[in-house]
Amino acid sequence: MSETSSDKPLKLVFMGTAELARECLRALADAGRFDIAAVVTQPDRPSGRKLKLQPSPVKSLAVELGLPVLQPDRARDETFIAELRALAPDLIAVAAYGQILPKAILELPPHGCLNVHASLLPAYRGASPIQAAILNDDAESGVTIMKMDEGLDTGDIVSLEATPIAFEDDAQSLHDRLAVIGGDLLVRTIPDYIAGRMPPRPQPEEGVSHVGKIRKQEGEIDWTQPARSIWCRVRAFTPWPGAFVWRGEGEGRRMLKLWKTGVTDVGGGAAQPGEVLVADKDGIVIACGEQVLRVEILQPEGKRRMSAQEFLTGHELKPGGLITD
RNA sequence: CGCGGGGUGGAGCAGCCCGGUAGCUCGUCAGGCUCAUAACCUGAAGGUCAUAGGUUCGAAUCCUAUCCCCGCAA
Repeated sequence: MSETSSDKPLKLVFMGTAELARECLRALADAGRFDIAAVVTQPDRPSGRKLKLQPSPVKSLAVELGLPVLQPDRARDETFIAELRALAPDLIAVAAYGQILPKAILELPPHGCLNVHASLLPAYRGASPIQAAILNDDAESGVTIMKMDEGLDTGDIVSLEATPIAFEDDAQSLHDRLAVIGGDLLVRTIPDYIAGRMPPRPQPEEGVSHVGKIRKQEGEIDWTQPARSIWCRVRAFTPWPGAFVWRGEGEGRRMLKLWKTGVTDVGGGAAQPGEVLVADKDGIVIACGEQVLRVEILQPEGKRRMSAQEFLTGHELKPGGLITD
């Protein structure tokens, strides 16, 4: 129990857009001891099959909670900054907002801006830290809360919490876990930070790395890679944008997404990468650069996800051929 | 009007272009074989072919509208 500011609850503004940010906002709201003056999120964007305007996950929750929502096109606009200044927040909490914040905003609240980042900084600064951790076969990931500065995820670290990356983790499950950890850590960190019990400390010099936005094209599987790498790629790209392989050529080319795979060491022998080794009730096994990959759940373009067994009952796939044929 | 694929017995698919009594693989059930089996053999059940109209002697198949699922894109 902290009685540092017993009179008035801390007034803060929350800025965020993505799913992870939604959990952080929820945690702040559930905590009940913060005065959330406003929620700032990206403008509704056309998305979905009909390209209809869709509110961000954060906006949906904010509306649900009855919180005021601001959706400036650009955070650095003077009018927006003026609005923000008028709210006079003690602190701004930021999570997966999706825009660079200008110095004017960073310095606006007395206590500055805290950012929730889904990696153990200084590793994986940038846009896709969760996927990067899985893709690189890291043993653990985590959440870092930092005091934002003008760089990209270069701020001083206030707190951080790690979580092991499990065998069965994919980007979705790790994301969900980090979202909960992040929200919880944020709620616990803010009071201590305000009270000066958690002085921000500079990020270590070593271990710095950057990751950009993921491009769908990176989901294409290179069968000459070791099965373990492919397995990691599949997990890192699940559920978005999905790891896939093209089957067929030209007009008939169809995308086949792999959703769940496993690494096996049963003899691939002299098989060439991408060769189907097994295709029966035991599943689908494909040769890779090293070891072999067992495909458990996949999805043909235009179809829903299905098990390897289901796929095989209706699709031709015989051992000896290439998965890409 | 963003582009495209699809909705056929419990599952996955074929049939549709060139209308004419619904097929494949698997599953399920029963029986058989076997020391035994998720293996094998035999047999059976199970489908108003998404929905509503239209064309036709006749529609899963052609036309129109609607609903739902999915990939791209964002």
